Amino acid sequence: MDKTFNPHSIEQACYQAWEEKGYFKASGTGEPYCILLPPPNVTGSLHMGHAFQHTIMDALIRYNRMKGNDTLWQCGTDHAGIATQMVVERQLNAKGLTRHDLGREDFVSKIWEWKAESGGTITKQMRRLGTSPDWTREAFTMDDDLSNAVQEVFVQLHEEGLIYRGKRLVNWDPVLHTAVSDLEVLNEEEAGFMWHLRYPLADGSGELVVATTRPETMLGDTAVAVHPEDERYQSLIGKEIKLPLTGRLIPVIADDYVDAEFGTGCVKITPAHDFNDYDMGKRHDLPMINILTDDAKINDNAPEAYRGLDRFDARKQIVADLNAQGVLVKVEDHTLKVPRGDRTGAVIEPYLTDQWYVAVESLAKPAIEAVENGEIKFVPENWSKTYYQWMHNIQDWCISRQLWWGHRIPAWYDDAGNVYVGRSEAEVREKHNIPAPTALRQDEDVLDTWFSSALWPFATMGWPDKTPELDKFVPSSVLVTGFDIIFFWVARMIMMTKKFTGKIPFKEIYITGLIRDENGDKMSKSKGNVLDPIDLIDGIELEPLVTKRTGGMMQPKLAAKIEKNTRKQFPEGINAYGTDALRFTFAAMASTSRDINFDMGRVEGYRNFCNKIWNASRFVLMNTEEFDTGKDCGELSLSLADEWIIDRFQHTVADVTKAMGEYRFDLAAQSIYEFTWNQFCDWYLELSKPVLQSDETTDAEKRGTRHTLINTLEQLLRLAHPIMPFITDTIWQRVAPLTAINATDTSIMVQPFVQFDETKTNAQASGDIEWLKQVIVGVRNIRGEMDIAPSKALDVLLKNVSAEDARRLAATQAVLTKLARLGSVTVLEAGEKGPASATALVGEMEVMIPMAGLIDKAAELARIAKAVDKIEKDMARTQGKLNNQGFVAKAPEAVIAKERDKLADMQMQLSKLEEQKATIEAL
RNA sequence: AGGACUGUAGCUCAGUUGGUUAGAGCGCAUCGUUGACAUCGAUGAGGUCGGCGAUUCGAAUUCGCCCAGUCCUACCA
Repeated sequence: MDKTFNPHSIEQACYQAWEEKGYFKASGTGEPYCILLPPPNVTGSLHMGHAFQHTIMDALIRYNRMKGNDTLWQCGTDHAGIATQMVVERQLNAKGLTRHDLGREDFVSKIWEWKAESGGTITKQMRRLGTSPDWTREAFTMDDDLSNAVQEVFVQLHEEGLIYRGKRLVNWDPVLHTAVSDLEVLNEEEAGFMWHLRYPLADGSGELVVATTRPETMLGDTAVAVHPEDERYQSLIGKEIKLPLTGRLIPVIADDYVDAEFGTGCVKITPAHDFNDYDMGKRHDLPMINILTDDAKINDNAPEAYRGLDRFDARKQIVADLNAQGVLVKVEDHTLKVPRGDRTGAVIEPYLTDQWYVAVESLAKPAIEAVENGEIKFVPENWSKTYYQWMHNIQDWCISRQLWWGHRIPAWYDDAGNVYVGRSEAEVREKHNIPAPTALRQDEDVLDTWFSSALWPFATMGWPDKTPELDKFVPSSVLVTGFDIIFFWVARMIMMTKKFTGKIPFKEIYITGLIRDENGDKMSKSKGNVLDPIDLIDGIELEPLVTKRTGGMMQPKLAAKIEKNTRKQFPEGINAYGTDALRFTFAAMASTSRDINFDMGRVEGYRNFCNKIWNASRFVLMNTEEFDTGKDCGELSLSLADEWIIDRFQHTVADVTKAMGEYRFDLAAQSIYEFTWNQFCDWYLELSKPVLQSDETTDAEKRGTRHTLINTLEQLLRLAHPIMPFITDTIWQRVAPLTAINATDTSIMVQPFVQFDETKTNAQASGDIEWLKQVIVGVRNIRGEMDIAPSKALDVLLKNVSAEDARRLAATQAVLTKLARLGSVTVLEAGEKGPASATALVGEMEVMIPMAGLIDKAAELARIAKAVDKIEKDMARTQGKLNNQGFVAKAPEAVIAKERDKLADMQMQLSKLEEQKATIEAL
């Protein structure tokens, strides 16, 4: 083995072997355990959030697989309608073409070509992370079987009247020329203006002033509204306004939606271009005048002067004209929420179009109940509130998109404008008796990508066919995802799966935190603070990192800033930490917190941890390979240390198992870390050395220790494997043959997980070794504080030695002498005082290091004074508690007894300290 | 406006149903290299647990208010 752990040299080979041997497939035996991978966008690449969630999913999958469950991780990608279309369209644009030059059919086949070439980025990256999904079942939402499911769901919902078509106001992205759902619109505050406009009454009897943030929409105004009880405007209700610029007559109406307190109390109403106005228009039966084209230019419903102008140019022109006519009263600065498309960043227009909708109310009801009655549990539980809040206010879902890439809506129109929905044109003709001469054309639109994602839990299992997988893996065990897609995806899956299978899609939903940068800022390309998980695995030099972060930046100023920050934060670039260290970091950070600030320091720490495991293993192998480890037979004599480490390991197994069951990967990681480093490496390996290296220990003792070394390590590797798959399997391949395991042609990943075994715990051995540790630490303490060289052998005296202390001393003296670097150990006779010494207390026993020639009087007095000070403070607190009548009267017996013991112990310590102080002062 | 979350050592975070002498890693200080590991070891310094109040014999932990920060949903033209 190399002297330091080199992740790069082991990872690839390891992964290839696993995949080739088919270890990722469900075994077919045991309890079903299934996780659905939230399908990443096919155009996407692995970001820190993915890496985090995939680590957690893989840890769960590996854990359950090892536990013997029939474990399936269903993976795949989604077709990401808008994103994918944009990627390929951009490639065409680079060649001076648009998708219209190709036509729909050719464009779609271009996308498939692109997918075949570049659609596998993220799955390749997942392999680098060591994830173990069943790649043979990898699904893609545009595959035939999934498309078939999509069509089936659409037709069935339509037959039940749950899908309908209607002309409604939708969120229109004028760059993409498509409707988008509410969830795809981001509302951000931006600086803008409020224009106050004077609208004259038609009869010339007066005027009123309206305020607007979008003056250009006045071309489509069809009313002005006031509050019905607003006294200022009572006389105006029912009168008509002569709308400036257009000259159209529009009514003044009363509606209590209007806030009389806000602005002037008069609101211009543009039903075709504002969601609130739209509702009001419906209430009052107002005409809806659309004034925009698909590109958000002014259309022919507007006066000629403005036709063809872009909406923002039109705004300037209209404001200028209104001003010239004296209509503009004033302009104020005003911050307002501007809706922008999450893909394009374009300002979204409320726009009147024909679209398809899912009526979600009846679907939502069982989906809400499934969470209310506990069938589906959120972890942490709080997220159910977020879920309810949205589900109780759920709006019909606009599912049509004016794109070419996606599942085409299975609806056909005849020339008379009738709509027929069916699985194919033939089916439609047959069902509705439409003869061949009658032309039918299919709807041009496709479905929202999330529509197909919503079917993921059952469509990937073969639905609508009745497959064994549908029985076995629906519901899946747990969904691991971020809170940002509870609405987009989680809620919709619950609705659809309930509807079409009658079952819930998953029993638990583990909501992970969001990975942020070390300052708590969201990682984003425009901030330039993104980290690529692969760069943390492989490392990256500074220059490529800068190029990567600033590449494609449109604003040079921003790029300069990002470059500066990057150079400052990573002057040496990023080290290669390896997959296991990265995964361990993610696990260790997976607490219940909703925000996770990613700290490079921790990755480095866990890389060191990997190295620690590596070197500990190296030590174990050096002492077991080519030695008798008692794997077949041979007498084993276990030392106290052997029994102790076995005991500690059992407790660690119990802790890790509990933590894994509660999705507390941070606690699981911490237990593994603590045991490995602070118990196994710091103590047990040291304790084993005297046994292995001494000529005085018997073969049975040596065999016992070797057996414990190799077997504890072997089990520790299994315990850690779900989190750190590569290093554990690599080491295990060498370790397992030295144990009783049949380790030919296998892998740790298909070995059983370790189980807590109470018969292997040993409280006495545990107590004995803790005693030993205290003695050693006591001596080291004195060494450290007295500045005695570690190499200097010390003669130690023990005072107040009880029978139990004597027993422990006898059992551990050899190791004690070695680990504390002692010259001699002398037990003082009862009543014997001993020379002036620096002293450490272990229970009531005093460990004394005589001062002669070694210890500085003043330093030792200072040390004692410090200890006295600390004990006195604690004593005062405990004394106070015990003096409190209420405490003694009401606290449970056990608690009081504990306080009393504590006090007695402290009193004992204090008197010993005082005694020592007196002795030393007397020198 | 409504809802959720966070505030513990210089930094990143644990702290289970109230009973600890409030912990870990990193960082810091001092010392240390003859083979498991300097990606290391030993020792140490460092916290009025955001603030105020309440409940309780007892609060980092429960409740109320306040301060600071984050996020989500809905929005006023």
